[in-house]
Amino acid sequence: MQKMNNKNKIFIDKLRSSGLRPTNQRVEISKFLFNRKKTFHFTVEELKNSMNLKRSKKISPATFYNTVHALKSAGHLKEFSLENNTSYYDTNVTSHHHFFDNGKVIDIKSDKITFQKLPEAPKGKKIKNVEVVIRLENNN
Amino acid sequence: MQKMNNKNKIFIDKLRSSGLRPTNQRVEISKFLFNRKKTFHFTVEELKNSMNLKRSKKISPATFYNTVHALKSAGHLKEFSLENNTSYYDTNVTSHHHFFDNGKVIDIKSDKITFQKLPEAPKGKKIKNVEVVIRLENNN
DNA sequence: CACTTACTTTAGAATAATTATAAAGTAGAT
DNA sequence: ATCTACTTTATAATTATTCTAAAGTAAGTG
Repeated sequence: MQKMNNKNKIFIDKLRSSGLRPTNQRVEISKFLFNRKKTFHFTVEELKNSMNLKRSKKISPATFYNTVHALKSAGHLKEFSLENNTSYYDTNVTSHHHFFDNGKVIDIKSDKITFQKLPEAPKGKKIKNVEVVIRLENNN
Repeated sequence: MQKMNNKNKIFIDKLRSSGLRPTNQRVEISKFLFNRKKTFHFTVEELKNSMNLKRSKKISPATFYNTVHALKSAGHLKEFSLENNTSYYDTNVTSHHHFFDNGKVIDIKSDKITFQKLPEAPKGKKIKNVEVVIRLENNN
């Protein structure tokens, strides 16, 4: 039974609005993800490893996957892909773009990129979102 | 031993320039990929299935993976990712962008998107490429 | 507060995509 | 024609993820 203190209310609310009961495991995951100043980029694998490292009683992989998926479906996390075939998630769900620098991800604020020209959607379709990835390499 | 006729020269050249000997399997893969008018988007899984479907003697998965990777490293294929954790490849290696429409990929010619503003690369880094993905959804 | 039930967690099995291994086959130089 | 390094293939191994079913828990009801 989760202590319903104010400290955790915001994290519990994210779970409830994702259709999830605030179990202990989920509240801990939610806190780990959202109780930080900076945007957090992660794979489920990384999340699982870094949280379980410090725990005697491990949270199971399935719980990480379930929780992250529900949070994503509810719009509390953003999913994106790199070339290495794992899903990345981003706690910054506002519209924004990314630098990719050898596997490292850096946010680009939405207003840093503006378009002069964009194509129209094919007929019957409309644009859901526009995502820009700027790949970096080392200077000479 | 591959017959070195003109018909296959262009496909054999792509293999050689990727550091690959033009074996029968590889020449067939190269032809399948590049002997077409339109850009081709595929996953290795799809390539393997569609080529092997018509064959009595199947080409092994490893050969598909090896060949596609070498062609990609040599710049004859472009790799990109969707959310579903498989690598997609594109026979159009010129700089261009994509519509993603429920798993379907459509090329956007480079000149259809131009930028008014782009961020600078962090210090010590430079921009390797800029890739735009426009996600589509159905109208109303 | 005790009860009940539907939702959860978990270990472990299952699946899917990809990579590694090592034995048998082949390209291409000599 | 021979030789050797590169290839192919079947198979096993790996990695990321999902499924399954049994044991546990949240939270509504009386």
